[in-house]
Amino acid sequence: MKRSPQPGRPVRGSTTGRPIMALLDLLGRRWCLRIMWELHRTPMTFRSLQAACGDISPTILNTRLLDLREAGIVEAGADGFILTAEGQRLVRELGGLQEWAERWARRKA
Amino acid sequence: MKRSPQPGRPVRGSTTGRPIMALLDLLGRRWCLRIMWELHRTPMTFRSLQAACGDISPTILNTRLLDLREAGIVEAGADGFILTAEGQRLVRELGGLQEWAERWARRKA
DNA sequence: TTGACTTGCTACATAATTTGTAGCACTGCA
DNA sequence: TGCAGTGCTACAAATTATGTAGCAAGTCAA
Repeated sequence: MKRSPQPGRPVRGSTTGRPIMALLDLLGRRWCLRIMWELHRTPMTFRSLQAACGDISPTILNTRLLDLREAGIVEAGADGFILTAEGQRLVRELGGLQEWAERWARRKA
Repeated sequence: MKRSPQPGRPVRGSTTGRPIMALLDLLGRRWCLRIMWELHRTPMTFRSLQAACGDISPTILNTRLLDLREAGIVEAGADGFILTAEGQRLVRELGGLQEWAERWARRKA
């Protein structure tokens, strides 16, 4: 089983170990952003998260949750999976995406 | 050849056509974030971009560039590929990732 | 204590995506 | 004419994701 990207280690497309490269590698994995996005309001169980992502396969949901947990972005709480404090900070950084996407839609319309 | 995600169309994991879902799908494709990141300073030719991404294969670089161009994030200029005005705005939204990644590295250290 | 639930998660075959290598067609320049 | 650089394509191999079935553990009621 291949390890998830970590700062200080070489990642796909970069041998320098620069933290931003590890993060871009992690976030660029399929479902990673979406899972974080779905968790940014409320804790969700494995199965509700699966449903929220349009019945994503449990295999990939599990591997992405492992990636996100190893990165300290998600953790398992009493009521299901939640964002850690750092995870919440990260999602907050992504907050502007919503607005950008709305403008994108208007541009295409 | 499959089309790249667009607001207003169903995308992977969401049939609603909500713009943010299309964006999360797009950004979650491999190399997408990295390519935008490499372009945020200066225009780059196909080959220099390829080198900057650690000799990414031209096949995937081309398909990602097509995705990004169709989304109006990247365009081909005289000196190579550049971010559009909207593309620059999007990368600016991602600016905080750098700082987050640095903190991640410190946490792991 | 049995049975009906829900939980997180795994097995495994199939499909889709990504990778790596070679090289083509075009442009400008000498 | 020849060379060097450009964007890009073909195609087989490797990696990753998908879909379906179902397991083991926990909870709660009867």
